[in-house]
Amino acid sequence: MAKTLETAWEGHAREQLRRAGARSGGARDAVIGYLAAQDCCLTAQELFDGLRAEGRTVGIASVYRVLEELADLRLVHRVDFGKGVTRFEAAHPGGQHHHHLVCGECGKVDTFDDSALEQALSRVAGVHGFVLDDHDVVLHGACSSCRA
Amino acid sequence: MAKTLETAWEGHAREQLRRAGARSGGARDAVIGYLAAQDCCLTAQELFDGLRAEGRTVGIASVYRVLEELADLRLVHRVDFGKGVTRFEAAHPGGQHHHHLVCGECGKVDTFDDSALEQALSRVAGVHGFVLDDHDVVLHGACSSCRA
DNA sequence: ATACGTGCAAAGTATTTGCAAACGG
DNA sequence: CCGTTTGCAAATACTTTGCACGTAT
Repeated sequence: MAKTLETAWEGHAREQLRRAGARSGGARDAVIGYLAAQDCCLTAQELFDGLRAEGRTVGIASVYRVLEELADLRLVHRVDFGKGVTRFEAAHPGGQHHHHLVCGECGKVDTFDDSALEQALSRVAGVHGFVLDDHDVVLHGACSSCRA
Repeated sequence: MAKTLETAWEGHAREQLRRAGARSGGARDAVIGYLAAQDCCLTAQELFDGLRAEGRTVGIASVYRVLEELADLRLVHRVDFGKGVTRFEAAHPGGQHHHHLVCGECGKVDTFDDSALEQALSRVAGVHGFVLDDHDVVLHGACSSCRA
């Protein structure tokens, strides 16, 4: 199921890019393929290292360029973990998205999705006259294993 | 009222530092005083420029050092605005805190505080076995003026 | 006196940009 | 062909570190 979702994202992303008039180039294809195979967010460097490990000779600059392009088209989501750490992940169409819980000890990242949270956020935006575009929610704490 | 709150923070911060065994030095005093006078978050650079404009010859390194020290003591809060922008603001004691709404057009920043949101966050953390330490919530969108 | 705090300059990171070559349509 | 995309290297931005000197206690 996760697999099909990822694959669906890959097709969707390529479709959107084509529609946006982008050509299909090696680096972009590689980045999209790699992102589609992930189940959670990763850094630009991890993406770069992963592609290199697969034998693709991409440049780190291309990784950043593609990520920015995808983020502009809302095909990937930038997740800011604080302390200068930025991670990227595939943004699934249809508004379905999740947020992150990060363990400060072991670095474990859990994801969650909560409708009460989303409702509270829309309400707040409405009260302030903002049209919500995007939102970042990151919880920092200690996971159960690390507290033991 | 905001004024008294800020002043209260300043005293609290100095008290906590003293208790933590810190000596009182020029740069630290300056940073605390400047932060106490702000009503919203600002970047390390803005803080540095502000102090220089006041004639204080602080080093940018000291600004960062003091901010980190204060953040470790939970006297200031690091707010990640995404795109590599990190801002800092006084963290008021007693758990009272707010979050931010950022307009992508004009850069205006609004703050809010919502109990349903906080509840949702604690609940989520509990369900995942995390002991919450801190959380970042930043909403990006377009403010009412910019949509006009 | 002595350990802590500070400013400056240098070193690190993370990310972006300039550019000529490669490539897709 | 011609404009887009790419890899590399250089540039930029932000933050941290090394160090000698000043300062509080």
